[in-house]
Amino acid sequence: MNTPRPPLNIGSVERDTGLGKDTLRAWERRYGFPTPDRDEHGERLYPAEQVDRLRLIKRLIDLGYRPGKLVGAGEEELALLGAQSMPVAATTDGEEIAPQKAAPLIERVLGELREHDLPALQQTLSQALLREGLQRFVIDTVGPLNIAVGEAWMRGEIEVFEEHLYTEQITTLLRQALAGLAPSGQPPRVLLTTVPDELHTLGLLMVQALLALEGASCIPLGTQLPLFDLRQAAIAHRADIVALSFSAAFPTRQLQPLVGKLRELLPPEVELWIGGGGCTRLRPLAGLRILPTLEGALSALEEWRQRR
Amino acid sequence: MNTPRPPLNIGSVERDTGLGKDTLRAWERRYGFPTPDRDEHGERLYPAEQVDRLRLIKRLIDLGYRPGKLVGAGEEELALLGAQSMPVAATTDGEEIAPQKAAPLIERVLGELREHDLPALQQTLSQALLREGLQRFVIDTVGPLNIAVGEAWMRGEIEVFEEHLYTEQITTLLRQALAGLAPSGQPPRVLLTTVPDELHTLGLLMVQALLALEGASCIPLGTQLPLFDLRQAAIAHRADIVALSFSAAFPTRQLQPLVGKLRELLPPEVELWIGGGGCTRLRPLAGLRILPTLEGALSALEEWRQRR
DNA sequence: TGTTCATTTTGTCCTGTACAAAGCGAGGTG
DNA sequence: CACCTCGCTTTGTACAGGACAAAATGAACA
Repeated sequence: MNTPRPPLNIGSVERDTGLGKDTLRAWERRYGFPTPDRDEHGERLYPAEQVDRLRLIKRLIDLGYRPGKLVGAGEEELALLGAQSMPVAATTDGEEIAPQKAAPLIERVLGELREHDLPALQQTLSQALLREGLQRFVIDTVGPLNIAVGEAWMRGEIEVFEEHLYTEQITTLLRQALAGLAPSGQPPRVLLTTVPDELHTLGLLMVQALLALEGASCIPLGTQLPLFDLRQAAIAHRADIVALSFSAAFPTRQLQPLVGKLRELLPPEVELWIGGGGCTRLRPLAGLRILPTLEGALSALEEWRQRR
Repeated sequence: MNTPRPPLNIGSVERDTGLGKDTLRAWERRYGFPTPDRDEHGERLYPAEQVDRLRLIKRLIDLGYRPGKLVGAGEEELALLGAQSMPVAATTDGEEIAPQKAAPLIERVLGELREHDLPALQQTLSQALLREGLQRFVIDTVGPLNIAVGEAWMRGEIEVFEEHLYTEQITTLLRQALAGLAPSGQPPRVLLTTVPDELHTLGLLMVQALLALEGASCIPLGTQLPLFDLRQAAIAHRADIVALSFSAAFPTRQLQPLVGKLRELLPPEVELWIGGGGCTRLRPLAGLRILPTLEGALSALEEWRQRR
């Protein structure tokens, strides 16, 4: 049953973990981890277990931990993951203190994921959607579910492919709901996308659902739109708002300059809204609206409308 | 109107073009292109026009041209793009010789894209879907449309963001159609996904539509599933078939070894089907089914059923 | 017309070095 | 005691230049 997993070269590890080649080599030099073998030609070969650990470390770093502590240490990370509350939690206010409202549903979804019961999962989710309505479903259920699934993975309770299955089902469900909404044609016109290297589709879809439900005209442009093309798109579609999503995994290094550059690029009358797990690391900036929570998007929309 | 576009550093260029840092530096060394400026600290700054050209070169390489010819040369690429027929065209047989059957529709779609008329585009596409039926729509319309849109971009007739808009609309439409299909519960059970670094969602969705329409049980796992997790998923879901999609952009270098490794990893009774623009570069292999065309997926399904 | 072999092309990996921006903590000030 | 400033440490990313193997090409040959 348990095929010995083949080791990966540095390029594959970069793709699998999201850690750059340079970073991987730097960690090895500085912290003594990872410790890849070498093939006959002197190239690094990372054992699968070390790649697993790298993936975990990456997620913990995205949560706010420092590499020096994680990469150097051994096994006491296990303690850290048990403590699921991330140090970043105290961001703005204590607004995210109601995570276990949907606790029974969460347990049910996790169970169905572990059992690979796709029909049951689909039914559970669409029942929840119908029961709660799209807005409450997105805010109260999908949000906490996403977090719970991520944490369950970190605790080793579910596998990567089960997480993928979850994401895919939510995506399908949201797109289906979205398709049922007739285009309103009303303002504001909102452009939704992500920048290159950012694949955080789900968050974007959640925002789109909320905004479309309130009658905004959403223009989804998929993911990974280069900055300057985003400017062109905003002008061409006469957008009132450009909404971007950054996952927590987006490199902090590039976040601030990138958003600054984009703000300069966009016409000043176009608003720029940023959401997703990565946006808490952003410093305030004129003409920039930071939306750490989903409710934030709704109130931002309301404000926009009052302003007109 | 025309803001001077800011130059990009090497990391941004990597993300925007898909060309690795090492490759970018190697081209500069070998072919004398690109010729980035340097910032005050000696780091490369690529002018936006050179990034455009790099994007174009990348697409032409994906089509089968050699870097040495493209990167070294200057401006006569313009001639090449005019000749839209790629050298790889003569792959298996002359089966792809009916591209302009949908010509009027293609022109209409391109026009609506250029005018950013989202409602019209949506209507055109869903009318076509209803008129032709899902199967013919996917095979006869979406396939050629994808090619036409890509070529129009290369000719400079449409912008990147217009291409993104197109992709997004097709995705929405296909997912919507797919949602309308009740799960059949019938064999075969097909796992659909892509490997890390491969984002070619659309092709996967097209195959899913065709297979689901014929009553197969499709289990979509999104994109970028690591190899070993794919194995686990296949076992957990008791899959009969694993279907992967590779775009033409996938690095040839890694394609063959990766597929070989995967074939070893998967249980022998699970079939492995590979489709997408990248699969023509694959050499045949035992237990591997290469599907260069969409029709191929259908006949493969039929064969599978007869075998049982 | 098709197959084999030598040569060129090309992407990727290596080592070792360097530096700036972000994070952290000490110390001073209201 | 809270808050701000400043210097030190951490950390990601960039550079050069060399190396090599797999893929593509074209020439020689059957």
